[in-house]
Amino acid sequence: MWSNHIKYHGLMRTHQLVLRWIEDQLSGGQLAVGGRLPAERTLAEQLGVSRTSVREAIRVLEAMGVVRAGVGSGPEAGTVVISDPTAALGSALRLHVATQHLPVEDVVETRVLLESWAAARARPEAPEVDLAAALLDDMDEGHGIDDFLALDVRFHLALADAAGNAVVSAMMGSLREAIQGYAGQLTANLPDWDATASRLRAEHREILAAIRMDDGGRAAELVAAHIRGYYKEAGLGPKDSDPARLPWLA
Amino acid sequence: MWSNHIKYHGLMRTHQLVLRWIEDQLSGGQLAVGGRLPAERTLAEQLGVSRTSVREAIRVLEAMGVVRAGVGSGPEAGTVVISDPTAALGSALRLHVATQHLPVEDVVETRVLLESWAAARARPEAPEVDLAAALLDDMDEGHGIDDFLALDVRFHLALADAAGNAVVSAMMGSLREAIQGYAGQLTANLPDWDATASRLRAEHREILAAIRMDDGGRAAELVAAHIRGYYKEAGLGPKDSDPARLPWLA
DNA sequence: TACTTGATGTGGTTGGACCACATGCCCTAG
DNA sequence: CTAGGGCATGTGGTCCAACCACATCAAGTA
Repeated sequence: MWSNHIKYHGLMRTHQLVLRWIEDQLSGGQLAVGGRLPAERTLAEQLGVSRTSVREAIRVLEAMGVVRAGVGSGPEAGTVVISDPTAALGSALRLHVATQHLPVEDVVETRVLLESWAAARARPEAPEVDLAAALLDDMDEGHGIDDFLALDVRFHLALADAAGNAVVSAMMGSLREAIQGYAGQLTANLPDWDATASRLRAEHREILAAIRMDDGGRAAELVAAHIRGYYKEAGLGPKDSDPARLPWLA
Repeated sequence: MWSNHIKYHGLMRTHQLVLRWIEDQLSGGQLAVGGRLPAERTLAEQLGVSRTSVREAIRVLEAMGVVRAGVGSGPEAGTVVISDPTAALGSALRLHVATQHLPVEDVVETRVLLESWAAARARPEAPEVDLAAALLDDMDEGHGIDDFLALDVRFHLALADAAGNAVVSAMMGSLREAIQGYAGQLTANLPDWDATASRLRAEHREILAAIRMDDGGRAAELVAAHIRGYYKEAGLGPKDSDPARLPWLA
């Protein structure tokens, strides 16, 4: 009989070995979302490595949004497989923005790209469109700035989801998360919040109407103008605003 | 005098505290790309935590492509700040593809989106375009499949870089990395590799010519057809091939 | 001068210990 | 027989001390 012990892994660090083992379990289907990893001590013994190395691997997976560790006992405890790509991409982008190697302008421009694509592709009958409409109705009620912005985030994410592409949805969410702190500062620069909120609501209604009429091209244009307009009003100069360089839009 | 020791962090796990400290150093400019973190033992003492927790934090940063750890002594040793967003996004996407929560079709379609956008936006005089041309010339020489594919990857990445958006470049690279293993299997499905390679070369030349003529719309169309065609020939059915749903392209 | 050799400092790995926490069983008091 | 408290169990979270492998550099040696 053979054992799970893997030795002679000279080129690979131990925690990467654990990482590979878990990834193989995922790819092979032995481990799926909702499933639970063996206990750290058990896994360490099975693979013939120290618990420390197992823990380092789990930390990485946790940062990637692949697992969630919970202490104690019962259904909420243990290390369980989840799937939250947005968290992983978001924190990665945030860190690299912090190192100044990802300009905020590029993040905003990428958001314009993805979100206008999603708006163009969204089907009028998608349930996410109805969710967006409901959120839009909520925004009409007299909310504070924070509440409004929270609803705004959910509105835009709902539109992105309506396109039915999980990768685009995840990237959209992560871009939003990466510049969330930045966006908060920008809001303080706005001269008249009530007027801005009013305008944003009106633009949201136009976007939704375009999607409902299945006019993807117009929806994409409106979304691009909507996002660029907000950041421009808040004082973030676009890296390249020459419309002649945007031939992929209508 | 106060110390760097941070205690009473009841809600946060210790390695997250270290993570936050390092991220603050990055945001504040005390740490920049090329700089080196304090030694693990030193950092542990400064923050009043165990070396284990410091190492877990560094593992996460390493997985995010923010630092690189090197043993030994000298300039290559120690934990140094780098910036490789592609690695972070790539492994994250790969893992989530493994959990089947990110369909390969969505990854391919997102690649079409980003890459056609980049082709539309690329300036003819960008140096990356010259690099792409040089790579294209290399591909003409009689290479094996693996060499050809390696050059192909670099060609596409060069085109993406020519758009001048770091976020799009990083995402492009990560998408490519995430489905790299998948693409390798697909290649085996091709009926006639030499014919395919010949076609790919011709399409590459057309794309490059369109960019050189500053015809962004045509370049975007060609790129989209190029990518979709390859995966289709290899047997990957697109999730949605209705051209009427793609109004953002010319 | 050229080479060997050891000191130094880095990350890599391990085993063991202890803690906080959440569950669920079992025993006891009513 | 039931309701309650309290302990046994198993989980991740943290820390410590030690050792290894590796790369450099300086001191000593031929």
